[in-house]
Amino acid sequence: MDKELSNIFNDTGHRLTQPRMAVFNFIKSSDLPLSIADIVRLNPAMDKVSIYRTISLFKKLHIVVAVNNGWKQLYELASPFNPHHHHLVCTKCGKLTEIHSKKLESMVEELTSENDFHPVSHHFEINGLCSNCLTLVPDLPSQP
Amino acid sequence: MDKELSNIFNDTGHRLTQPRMAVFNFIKSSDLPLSIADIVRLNPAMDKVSIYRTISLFKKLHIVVAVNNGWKQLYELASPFNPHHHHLVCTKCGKLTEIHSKKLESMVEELTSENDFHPVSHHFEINGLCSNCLTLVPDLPSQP
DNA sequence: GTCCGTGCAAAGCGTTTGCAGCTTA
DNA sequence: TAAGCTGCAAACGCTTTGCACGGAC
Repeated sequence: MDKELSNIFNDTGHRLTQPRMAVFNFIKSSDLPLSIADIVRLNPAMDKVSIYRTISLFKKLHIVVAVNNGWKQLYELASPFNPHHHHLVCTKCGKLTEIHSKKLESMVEELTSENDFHPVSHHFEINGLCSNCLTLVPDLPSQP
Repeated sequence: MDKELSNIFNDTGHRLTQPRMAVFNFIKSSDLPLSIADIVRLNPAMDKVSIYRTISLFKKLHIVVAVNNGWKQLYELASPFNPHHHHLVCTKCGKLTEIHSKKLESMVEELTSENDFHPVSHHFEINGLCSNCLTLVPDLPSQP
């Protein structure tokens, strides 16, 4: 797994430095997607600028992918390190639930071939209330 | 249609002012979703701050919805003014193609009920190459 | 030893806030 | 007329850029 990481760096002519490793491990160890602000805040030893540059490189090398949770961008490990999936986002407590749906993935194929379009990536996200928050709310707006 | 707009304002205790009307009509007349920067740039008579405040109000009143085209947020009219849909986004030329898929909408129902989640809104977007750009590109990355 | 990468400082932008004057209902 | 809205100025915070030093290969 980390072998795979160093390969990516070697193959693309980049150096696997300590700060880059640290950011990778930090994201890997989190069970939630993280914002850049999170990573900066929780890694005070590392310069903010280096974190920006690292994330930007990781995006380019497809080591991480951006998950947008409505208002901001969060990052999590990408495909070789973390299988492709989507999220249910609770707008009240912020809880993220992973969705793994083959049917959704095949729908991407369907929709793109219908439109003569070559898909490279896709994003899908459902916002609403998780089961826990649902019980705490008196009236339920719904407009999916 | 504009009747409906003034109703929304009346019912929620807001005033339908000239600048708000102008922003509404501007978005309505566009056949593409617009960024705030677009709206600011193309409406030099209106103050930038007022445009921010107007868009923010429109979002709150569900007059517009945000479409994220990968890196930035774009806005287009929401449901009563423009039926719900999603987009194929060409990452080369920026072209947006609307997708109207009942199957996708029912999948939202399915995925949320499976997870005991109450959906409020959802976002879906496919990035890739449109048929036109496809013919111009020698090699084709694909990772849906 | 040579580049690439890092850290620091500072600039750059998009977005938000405060306030006085104007507009709308 | 009274409340809400607009425009201007300025603050704010996230992100990017420039540059010299330090570390990886």
